[in-house]
Amino acid sequence: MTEPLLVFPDPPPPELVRTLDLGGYNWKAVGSAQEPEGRWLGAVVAVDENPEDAFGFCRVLNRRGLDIPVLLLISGARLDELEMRDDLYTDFCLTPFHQRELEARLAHLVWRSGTALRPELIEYGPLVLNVETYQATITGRPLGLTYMEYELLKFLASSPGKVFTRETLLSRVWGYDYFGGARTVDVHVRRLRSKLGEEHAGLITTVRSVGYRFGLSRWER
Amino acid sequence: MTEPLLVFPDPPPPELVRTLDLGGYNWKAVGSAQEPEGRWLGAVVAVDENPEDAFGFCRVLNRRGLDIPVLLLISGARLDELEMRDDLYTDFCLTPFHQRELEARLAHLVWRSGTALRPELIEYGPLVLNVETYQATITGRPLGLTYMEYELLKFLASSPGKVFTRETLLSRVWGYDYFGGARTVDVHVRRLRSKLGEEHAGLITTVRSVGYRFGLSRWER
DNA sequence: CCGATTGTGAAGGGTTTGTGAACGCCGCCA
DNA sequence: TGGCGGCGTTCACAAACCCTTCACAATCGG
Repeated sequence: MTEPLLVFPDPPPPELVRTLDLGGYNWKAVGSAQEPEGRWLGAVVAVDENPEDAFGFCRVLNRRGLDIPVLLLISGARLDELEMRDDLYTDFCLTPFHQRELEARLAHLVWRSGTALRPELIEYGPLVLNVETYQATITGRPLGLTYMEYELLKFLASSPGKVFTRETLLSRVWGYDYFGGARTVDVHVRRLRSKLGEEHAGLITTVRSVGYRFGLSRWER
Repeated sequence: MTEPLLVFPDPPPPELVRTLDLGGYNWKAVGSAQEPEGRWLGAVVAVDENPEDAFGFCRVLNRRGLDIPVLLLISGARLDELEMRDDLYTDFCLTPFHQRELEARLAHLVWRSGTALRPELIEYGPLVLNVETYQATITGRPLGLTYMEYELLKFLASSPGKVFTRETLLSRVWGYDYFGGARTVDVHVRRLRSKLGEEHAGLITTVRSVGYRFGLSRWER
């Protein structure tokens, strides 16, 4: 499943809903500029209903550094309002729109976001590791990992389902020349599970007498 | 006078000419994809008359590295032809077009090329770096940075969220041949934070055992 | 029920970073 | 020419952080 489109307002105009659904888009409508955390393919903002809020919403979107492409739906009568607001949108489509035109603009918007330099990510289900920013989130919630915790989780999550012995982990994560007790791994796993939260602690499973494994927890229990 | 718009074909459709002239644009029509040398604000390509040549023209534009934004004029009946050609255009306008819509799209196209070609300002939230005057302000207040402080902040702010090691910063900001202690970076970061003020000192975050990161600090803890 | 293995909480200590200050270089100006 | 101030760098020390270890409890397998 691809990342969702952010849609404003909630509920969106029915014609928009129809086009989005026919196009097979994964989308989510929001009514205010609260934190739309996570990753988004782009945003579709219907301006006409409440221009103030709509532009406010756009303003919030580009305040977070994550340049999400924004497609405005706006009536021809309001075109003047786009002046001096170039930074708030990527493209616009006049209302009432032709289905085909909106489809084409949506496709182009999505293409844009696909080619835009996207961060190098390691993803597994709700877990996202951003290698560039050294940040880890689960369902959008930052985990606040320490260095070793991050490195360990990154290594494990790079090979979901694979079991690693403590010795392997020590040599691959801590370094080939590392000299220390194997129980160190246990403690780090423990803290990782704790920070992942009760719900996701099972992402790291213990394989008794062998080591630890990340992911595929559904096959267990 | 500003740089001209490139227009295809020659002669262009009369409605297009009218809009361009009314908008006060400096433009030049060309009939083939020969060398459109020099700097261009963007290109307007009327597709309908001769789609083959029009797309060929776009392809040539794209081939030169100078990404010139391209606005297509295309009839709704030809919308399908845009599929798989995302890389050839920046925006499109359906024909027959409303003058106001084309004006708005042109303005947005020009704005794009203006901000893309010369990022004289680097902005991140309340922080503004003026690359030309070497001045930095936060919420309008001048920071009074020294040369190295400015260079360091500029480099960090150019990649919000990304973590840089001290070694990377030394080689990228101080110079590849720089020979000095890594703690120099710490001291400069400290002075930057100090000048940013208590409220914004968190714009630069420390990633323990790795380095420093600018921005996106809200996502932490 | 026993031994082996793993989870848990806490404490120590080593590493990393923050901080204040001093040094030295360089250009400016009297 | 000599003093002076700005600036980049370095150093020493303090503070914070978190990695590691240990002891003990819990769990698992046989």
